[in-house]
Amino acid sequence: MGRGKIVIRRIDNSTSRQVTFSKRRSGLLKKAKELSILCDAQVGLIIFSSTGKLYDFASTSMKSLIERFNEVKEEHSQMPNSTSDIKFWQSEAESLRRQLQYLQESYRKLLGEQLSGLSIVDLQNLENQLEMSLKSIRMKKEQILTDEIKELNHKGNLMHQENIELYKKVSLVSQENAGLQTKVYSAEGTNTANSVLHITCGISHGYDLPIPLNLQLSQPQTEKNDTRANGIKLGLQLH
Amino acid sequence: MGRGKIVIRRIDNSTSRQVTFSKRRSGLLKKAKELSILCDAQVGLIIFSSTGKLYDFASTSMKSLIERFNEVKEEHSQMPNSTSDIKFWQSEAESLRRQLQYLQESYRKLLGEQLSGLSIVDLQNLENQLEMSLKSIRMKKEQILTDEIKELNHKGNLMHQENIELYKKVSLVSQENAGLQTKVYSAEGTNTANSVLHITCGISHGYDLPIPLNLQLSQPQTEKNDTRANGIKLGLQLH
DNA sequence: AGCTATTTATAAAG
DNA sequence: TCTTTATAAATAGCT
Repeated sequence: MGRGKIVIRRIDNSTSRQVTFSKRRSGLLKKAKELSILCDAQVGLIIFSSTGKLYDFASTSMKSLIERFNEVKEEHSQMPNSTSDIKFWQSEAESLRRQLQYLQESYRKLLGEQLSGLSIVDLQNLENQLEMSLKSIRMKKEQILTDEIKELNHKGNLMHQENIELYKKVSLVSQENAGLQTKVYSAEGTNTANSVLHITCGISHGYDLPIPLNLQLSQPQTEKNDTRANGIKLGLQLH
Repeated sequence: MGRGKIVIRRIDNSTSRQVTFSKRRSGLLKKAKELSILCDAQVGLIIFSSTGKLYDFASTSMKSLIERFNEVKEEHSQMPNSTSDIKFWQSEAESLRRQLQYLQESYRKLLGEQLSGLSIVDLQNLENQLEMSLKSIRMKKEQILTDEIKELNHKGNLMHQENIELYKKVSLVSQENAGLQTKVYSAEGTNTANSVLHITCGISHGYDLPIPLNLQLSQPQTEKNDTRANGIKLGLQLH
């Protein structure tokens, strides 16, 4: 309902955010009042601007509204306790809230959002910082890939060694076999010849075994990383 | 905003009161949500229908909103303080602390620090994000510079115009002067000739004046930005 | 703070 | 309640 359509997302420009806040706040307060009158409803509205200023409306008294709200929302018990503890935790929370807000602003700047109000120098600093970030990230990527390749090469070598050993064993057993077969044939055995022949065949086919072994390579690292990936997805939501 | 205009007074017909309540309630909730998102405000809305049903919206937690509301609204007698309040603030602080930590980690990743544990895919996402950030930052920079250039050109044109006007005036006055001198010489005046000559010299040297004027250009913007710079220095300290 | 062109919300009716 | 439609209100973008 304006000159142009807008999407509902945080307004980046602080001035227009301020203006919109002012306009919509009064609209909201008006409508809250209207609803309470038109429909005989109890309405309470609390608005804190981003600068901490309070605006509110309550059709009756906010206190009774809040009490009724709490009644419905929860059956909570109230044991007496000291004020100073509460004050401590309140200020703790307040301080944390402030830190969080500050960090959010810095974070948004790194994301290239909320840039209005920055000077050329600020923007240049941001740009330099981001380029340094990119540099370390690319180095890290390269390092991971290099490590993986090294690891693969290592495994490959080990398997190559294993293959060589296996080849040796195979030829050894084959020779042994050949010897046994000669003995069997020269002894003209009737039943045993069959079973020995079986074994011989099994081993000679075994020459193919080393190749399928390669399929099991790599991949354990990939799995580990995918599990972690959920935790650090880039699109962090700043409420 | 409907087929007809209405006056804001209790709707007598209970059915249409119900209907209106339903429509306006959702509208109000929607607008409350929009305000909180658009303007980064903390908004809390509590609605009790005349039949006692509760509808509410809170941009953060209603509890924290109410606490904050009470804090601002009244420095009232806090005798009936409770364990639940302390627990509330403790958990509030805890939650904030967690948010802060999470944000810090994300922030550090954007800075290219603390990259261990990230997979290639994560790193690639980070890299893409940073490149997008750089893009917006560079666009912003370009825009600022373009604006400044436009501004300078504008000023330049204005001064050029002014110069032309001045030149015209100078030649006009010079001619006038020449005329006067002629008159003076032909009249062979003794004292007055001196002073007129003085004035003539002053004006003829005036041709140089427009050039020094240029020195006052630009710079007001730079000053404004430098003042702001302290607030958003890049090297944010994460304690 | 105003001013409008537009978008939204919603009153009335089905 | 849900949809539709005509109209009243709200408000985004400017000045």
